[in-house]
Amino acid sequence: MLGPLKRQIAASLAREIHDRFGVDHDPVVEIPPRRSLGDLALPAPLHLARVLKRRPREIAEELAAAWRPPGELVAELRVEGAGYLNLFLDRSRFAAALLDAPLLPGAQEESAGEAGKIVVEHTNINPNKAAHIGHLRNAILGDLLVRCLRALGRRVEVQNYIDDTGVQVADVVVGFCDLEPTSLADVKALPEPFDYTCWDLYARVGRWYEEDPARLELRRKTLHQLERGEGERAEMGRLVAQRIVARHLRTMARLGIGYDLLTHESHILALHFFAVAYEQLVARGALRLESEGKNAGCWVMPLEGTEEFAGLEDPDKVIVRSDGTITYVGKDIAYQLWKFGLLGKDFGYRYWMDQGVWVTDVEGAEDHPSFGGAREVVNVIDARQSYLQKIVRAGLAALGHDEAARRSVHFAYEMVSLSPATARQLGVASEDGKAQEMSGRKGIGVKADDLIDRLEEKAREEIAARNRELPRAELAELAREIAIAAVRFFMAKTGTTRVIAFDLDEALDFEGDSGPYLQYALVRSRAIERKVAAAGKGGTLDPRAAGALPRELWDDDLWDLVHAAAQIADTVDKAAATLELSLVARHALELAQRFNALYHHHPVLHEEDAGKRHVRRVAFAVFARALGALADLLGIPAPARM
RNA sequence: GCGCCCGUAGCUCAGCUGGAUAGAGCGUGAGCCUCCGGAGCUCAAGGUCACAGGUUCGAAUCCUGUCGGGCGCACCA
Repeated sequence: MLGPLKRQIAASLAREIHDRFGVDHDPVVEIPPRRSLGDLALPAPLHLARVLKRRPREIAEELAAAWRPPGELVAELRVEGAGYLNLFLDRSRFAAALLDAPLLPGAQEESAGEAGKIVVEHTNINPNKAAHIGHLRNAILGDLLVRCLRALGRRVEVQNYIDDTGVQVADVVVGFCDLEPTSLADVKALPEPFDYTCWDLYARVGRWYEEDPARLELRRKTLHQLERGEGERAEMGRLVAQRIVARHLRTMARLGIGYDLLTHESHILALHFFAVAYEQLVARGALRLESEGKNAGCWVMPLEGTEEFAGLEDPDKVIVRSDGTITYVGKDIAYQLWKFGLLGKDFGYRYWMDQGVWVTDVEGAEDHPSFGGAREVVNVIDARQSYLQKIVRAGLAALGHDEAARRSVHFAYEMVSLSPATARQLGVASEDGKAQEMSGRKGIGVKADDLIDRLEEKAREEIAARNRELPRAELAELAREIAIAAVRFFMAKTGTTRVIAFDLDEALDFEGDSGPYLQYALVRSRAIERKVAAAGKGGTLDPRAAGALPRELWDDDLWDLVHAAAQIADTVDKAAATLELSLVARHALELAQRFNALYHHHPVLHEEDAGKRHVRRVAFAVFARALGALADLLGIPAPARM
């Protein structure tokens, strides 16, 4: 809502500046720090001062005298501070427009397809153990991005990559085949939670290797069978991966996170995706067979000489190992090519009925949606893999796909470690007050389902403490909604470049900047409107009537709330463009804080003056729309009561 | 050695492409429920924005360097 207005104003001022001073200047439109200074600020005179060699204030005065801002929403223009041109909006008209105007472009965007499809890959948990809170950060950020892009009108396909032929699965297979021999049928019959069972087994296998490194031979043997897809170990691998993936999907579904397609590494191998990429890479001279040195017998991608890879100790990256197997990067280059529709090969697809999701297969169904063929690809992967993602891009570029390389985005975020206190609670010795890194291999970490369970339990306690008596099913549902809000907001509120030292007590806190705080503000505002309606003082808010309300009725704090609500499209746009998704969470928090700070002073039900009541209802309605929209993006449910 | 990220209140973090008086939450101290829901609100205390230079009318923000801390630079992913 504010966005188009800002653009319109900037364009108009640019024309005025051009006509008056003969200078091309693209004016910035800012939000002043205090509303008393104005609703929009144009620092153009400050920027022009240098070029024109005049005082900013003087330029501002001249422009203010001559320029007339466009549209009906600007009520006043003033010169402020060092030379700002500040605009004041018509509060009633502006607020009235926000009662029914689309807050985000998504719904109205008819031409969504024209910008092309974006493939977003996230979650990507190795299917050999339970998901932990590190994986949660990935999935929550990925899902938030997907929701933002869709709200902005983009067409998005969500993929979750399943590495079902990697070392991690191999280790659990070794656990079931060698360390603690268990038949296929018995593994199939193991009770849930199967992912918890494997979590422990995986850690035991790690220790078992350490006792006798010769046992690593079993891993190699298993890995080979997994890659070939034949033999008892491959069968075991398929079973483990399938059962674990089912658990991961369930965990994510608890949080409202879903996928369009599960891509399996085993199918990339079985369909020889890499062979196609390999031929192209060799033909282009991007791969070289080493005959001597430490990489003898390997096909490597030379990275020397490129600016991006300057200063590397080893300027070559192994793509095909000397035993003929393919490294992760090699497979990923082929996969990335497929995502862009540049491989010239496709998967088979099968609908996994039990989970309600499409999965790749070797042959698959006749009828299936079209997957891949994206214009842009976003891979949500933690920052530690930046180097590998750079190599994938370099691979695309080496094949001449510069455009695709440019449109390959690595959405990097920092990892989640454990706070000293939480590490201690898990029985892990933290080193002199420093955060403790999680380790699937060592079985150190907070499992995602454990966290959600704890949050639901805490929510039930909080509800009980408020003496709310609810039927059992409603209680469970409400606790679930509160838990989702807590965990999703917790992961979304921190900037992506920051390592999260996960602290359980902090995550379990429902006060302050938390998901439940947002929910509560939303619930309260809706309760007010409900009670007003029940008292017969409600009725549909008419934008025309609201637009004609006298200016004096708008107290500054009410107006601030509306002003902040009007910025959500700009915030979401910026969040998606910069991949700093915490902006969405922060904005939701800001709105909730503003509302909480003022609603005491602005009663609706008990207000005698009809005009005041009307203005407050308008402001609160705009607020509820905006916070509701942000909560949707954040995946935070809005309970009717709590 | 090279690369990326971080350093802002006791703690956890915001601070948008340089701009107006550096802000929240937690914690601490003091208050606020005859009044639409207290998962809330108000007030107070708390800051050499790691350090040093530089650019600029103006720097927490941009540049260079230094010092701390984290993470990468595998025939693991």
